[in-house]
Amino acid sequence: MFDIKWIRANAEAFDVAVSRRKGVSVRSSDLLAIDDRRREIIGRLNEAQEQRNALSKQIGQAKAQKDEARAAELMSEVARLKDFIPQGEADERAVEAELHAALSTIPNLVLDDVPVGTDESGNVEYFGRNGSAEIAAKLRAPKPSFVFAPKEHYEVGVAAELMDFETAAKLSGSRFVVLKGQVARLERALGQFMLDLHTTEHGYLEVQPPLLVKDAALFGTNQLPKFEEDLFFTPHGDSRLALIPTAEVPLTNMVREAIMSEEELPLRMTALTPCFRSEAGSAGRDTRGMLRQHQFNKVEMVSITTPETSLDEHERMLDCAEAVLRKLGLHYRVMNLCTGDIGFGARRTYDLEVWLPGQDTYREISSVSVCGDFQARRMEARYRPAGEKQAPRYVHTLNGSGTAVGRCLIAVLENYQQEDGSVAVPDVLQPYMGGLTSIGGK
RNA sequence: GGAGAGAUGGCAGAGUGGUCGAAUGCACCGCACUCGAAAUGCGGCAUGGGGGCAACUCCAUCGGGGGUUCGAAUCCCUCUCUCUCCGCCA
Repeated sequence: MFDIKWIRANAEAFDVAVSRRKGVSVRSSDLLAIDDRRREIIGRLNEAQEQRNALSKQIGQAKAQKDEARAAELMSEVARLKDFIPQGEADERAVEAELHAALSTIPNLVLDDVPVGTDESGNVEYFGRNGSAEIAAKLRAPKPSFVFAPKEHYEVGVAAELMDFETAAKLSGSRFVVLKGQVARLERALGQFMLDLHTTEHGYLEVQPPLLVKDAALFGTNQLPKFEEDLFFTPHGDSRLALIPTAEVPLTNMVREAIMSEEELPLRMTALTPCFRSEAGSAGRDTRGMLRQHQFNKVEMVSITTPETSLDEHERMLDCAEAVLRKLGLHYRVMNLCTGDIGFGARRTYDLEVWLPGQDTYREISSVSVCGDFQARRMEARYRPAGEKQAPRYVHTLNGSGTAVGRCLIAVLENYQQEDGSVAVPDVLQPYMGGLTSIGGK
């Protein structure tokens, strides 16, 4: 969310930057007009309140001196403010709400190095700050080659047997899956492996957050007010709770309305949770297999940083996500999302796209975003700079998947599939699989 | 689910209709004293917003919202959360 004072001071820059975003038509002049009205209302209200306060104080003094006549006189004087002040307060509330609503629906400004584009075809491959295609090729697993035609994940022998969409449909409808046996265990192994990696090697604090959250939390991480239709809600008393669409929501909102000390930053948290998405806008897309589900597990990373360190943290978090795929020996690429594809709250987003030989394409498996102070403003999340007394400043927030477990399972099944329908277990997962080197097959 | 108690500044904790944005203590910062430190003394120390070049000034905020009143931390209503007891329960 934007600071109206910043927009006032940088009106032109705001208009230019916001116009880079697809489908955003808001202009600074519209917002500043609301703010002008707001200031005028506040000015008049403050004046009236000042008069009332001064007179009330005099009434108190008169009463203390038992001068009832004087007190009565003052009371009649203040009476003429009786109508104006409540009205002014109501006007102020209304115009504040109007401004807040207008600001709530404006997406974040993107950084200068975000490519301009209208859709995902405008995304640009990214090799790191000092990276190159050559260096990346050395670090990452190569595309696997097959002597047979690789199958899609749900066709791979062991998965065809243990990935049960029919039963899931019976229970819950489409876009659900029942995993069984060694495939279920492999999914569990992946989640454990990722969580262990981030907590032991990357310095993230393991968190088990609530999976049901309030509207206020959803507002903080931008799901509300614009993306309500993507969520599942459950009634709760007179209100409702949402099933989290990502652990970004509870993890980031842990610092909501908090003032941290600078020493606590960066705060790095990770969680393995189920995620629930209605997929309202994707009817007909990816209907086969478990690529796009209403429910899936994901390991999420969230960092809370100072403004000075958030861009470095973005690169660091990207590397933490990449480490998962490197250790699993999965081939992937990194894309810098263009202005037409980037999410609402992000200043820049790197997507990790893993290679799926069965689909013969790259598919998103992780998304790593730096949001600047955009979410912090919505959450009122601040920190007090170290040293001399200083006013609190908004923190910066980052989030990234590390990675989507369900999609990672797909990637392992497709990349490690054998001609006989079995699947080799990647080295790093074998300790989590009781030492098994392969599942399925004869 | 039933009954009761509570929510005040970074923390602890006063304050039940007026001069209270809020005593006091702790913590923190500056100064003095000291070779230095401790102790002691003096001073400072909330957040948001409006106006002003600035010094400064005004408004709001004592869990959230609404109300009574000339005036609310204080009275009323309501919501949220916390604690205690009873019941139920993975």
